[in-house]
Amino acid sequence: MRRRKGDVAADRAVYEAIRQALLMGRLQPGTKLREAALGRLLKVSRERVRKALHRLVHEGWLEAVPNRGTFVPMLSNEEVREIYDVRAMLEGAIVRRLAAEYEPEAARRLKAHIGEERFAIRTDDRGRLFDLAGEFHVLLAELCHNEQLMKMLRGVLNRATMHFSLAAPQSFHNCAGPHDHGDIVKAILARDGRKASKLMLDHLMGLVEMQVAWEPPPSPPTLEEAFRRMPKK
Amino acid sequence: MRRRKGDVAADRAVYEAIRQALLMGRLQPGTKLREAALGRLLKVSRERVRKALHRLVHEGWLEAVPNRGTFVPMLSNEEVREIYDVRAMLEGAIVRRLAAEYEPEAARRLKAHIGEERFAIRTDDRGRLFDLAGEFHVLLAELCHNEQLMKMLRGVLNRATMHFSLAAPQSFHNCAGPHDHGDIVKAILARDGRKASKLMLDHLMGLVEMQVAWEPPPSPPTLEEAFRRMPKK
DNA sequence: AGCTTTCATAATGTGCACATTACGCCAAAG
DNA sequence: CTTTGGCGTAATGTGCACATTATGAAAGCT
Repeated sequence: MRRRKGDVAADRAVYEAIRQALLMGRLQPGTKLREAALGRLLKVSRERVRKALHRLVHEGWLEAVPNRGTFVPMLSNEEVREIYDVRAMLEGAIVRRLAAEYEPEAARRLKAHIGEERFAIRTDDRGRLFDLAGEFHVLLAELCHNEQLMKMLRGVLNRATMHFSLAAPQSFHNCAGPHDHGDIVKAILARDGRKASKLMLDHLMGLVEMQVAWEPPPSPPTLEEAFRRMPKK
Repeated sequence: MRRRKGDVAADRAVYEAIRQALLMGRLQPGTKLREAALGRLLKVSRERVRKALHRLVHEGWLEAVPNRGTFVPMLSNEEVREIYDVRAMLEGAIVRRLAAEYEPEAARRLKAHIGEERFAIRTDDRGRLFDLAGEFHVLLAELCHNEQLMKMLRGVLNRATMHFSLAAPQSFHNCAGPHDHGDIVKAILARDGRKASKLMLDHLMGLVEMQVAWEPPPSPPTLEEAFRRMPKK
């Protein structure tokens, strides 16, 4: 990550670093992200941090208060429900469409994904399973061949994931998520759009109920430990 | 618009000015938006224009090419179809929900809106009708009481409107849009979600077919005339 | 004549210094 | 003891100057 000047990759690196920290749940809601401090920690100029923060704010990852700073948003349970409500609308329509417009290539990729999830469960690879569980929903959108849809769904998915990673890691294994995925794919392959849609709705409902049941811990970690020892590259 | 310093309203003014120009169809696809020129035209510093442009890019209004500049995107017919595809998913789900969860307040506002549209048609008020036609779809989302959904739908609606305003103004009167709106509301009030959904899909399908049939004119207007004589305030 | 290269110009991108604003502490009054 | 006012500090926000990059045209080469 040793860039000099005029490098668009540097912008992306800063953006990704903060985004990853959010996704990983290393930044507790309410944390204030100071530009100068982040610049020192990430070894980049303050302006670069500033630009990245602005972008993250525009994309809904962070909240900016004028002349105050940028903060990790604290999602209320109401907002979490709203996010999953939108997901239900979009993803319900997605699986219904996939069931209606059967494509061999789509079927192949769905089966392959479920296979990977099963493997991750068998080998008890939590990290991999965590990633796969998120990618499953992206995959569904991807199979609709609609860039606009992809972008839009990614937005809500990211926000949902951010909150999820705070609420779920400890109890993730108990979550019936991956098993649901298999059933949904089965319904799609059986071309039963109604059933697939209902299964998806139930799946999302289960996730949201788990997340709203979660209570935030009292002691938020500091900025330094959230950015300490990020994965190299 | 006489601001001195540290004014967040100035940012918004610049942002809105460019956004309005896009929405009004005064900026042809492919137009290059130079920061210095815009700063002179809008009487603000270049940095302010820069920030507004960045925001518009993030929100999907404009496209930025590194070290080249910012451009009005030319939407391909494929992209227009994708946008309307997403709208069909979202708005289909919206009307189905509204039909399922009947609320007196919602019914009142829907009826009132249709009344306004009818009045605009009777008095042949094109401008008003144009606005109302767009607001109708926002209203539907608003009645779902979901901020996330609102934001998301606004995004696609804006892009659709931008393209629409280029393709439609001349033939808007021929468009069966407003009449469709009345039928959709009727189906919602009758609590027939399936019918409302189908009518919405047909409505959107009609719009997209009109827009993809449109061919861009050969002579794009300049930056200066697009921003000349903007509505004061 | 066609193609490549070079150079001038004009735009964008970046870092820096300064202006502005908000927060927190401390003291004094009620 | 509580509250309110003022002031110092530290953060954000803005404008400016300069570095960097792309483009277009003209000149040189094959």
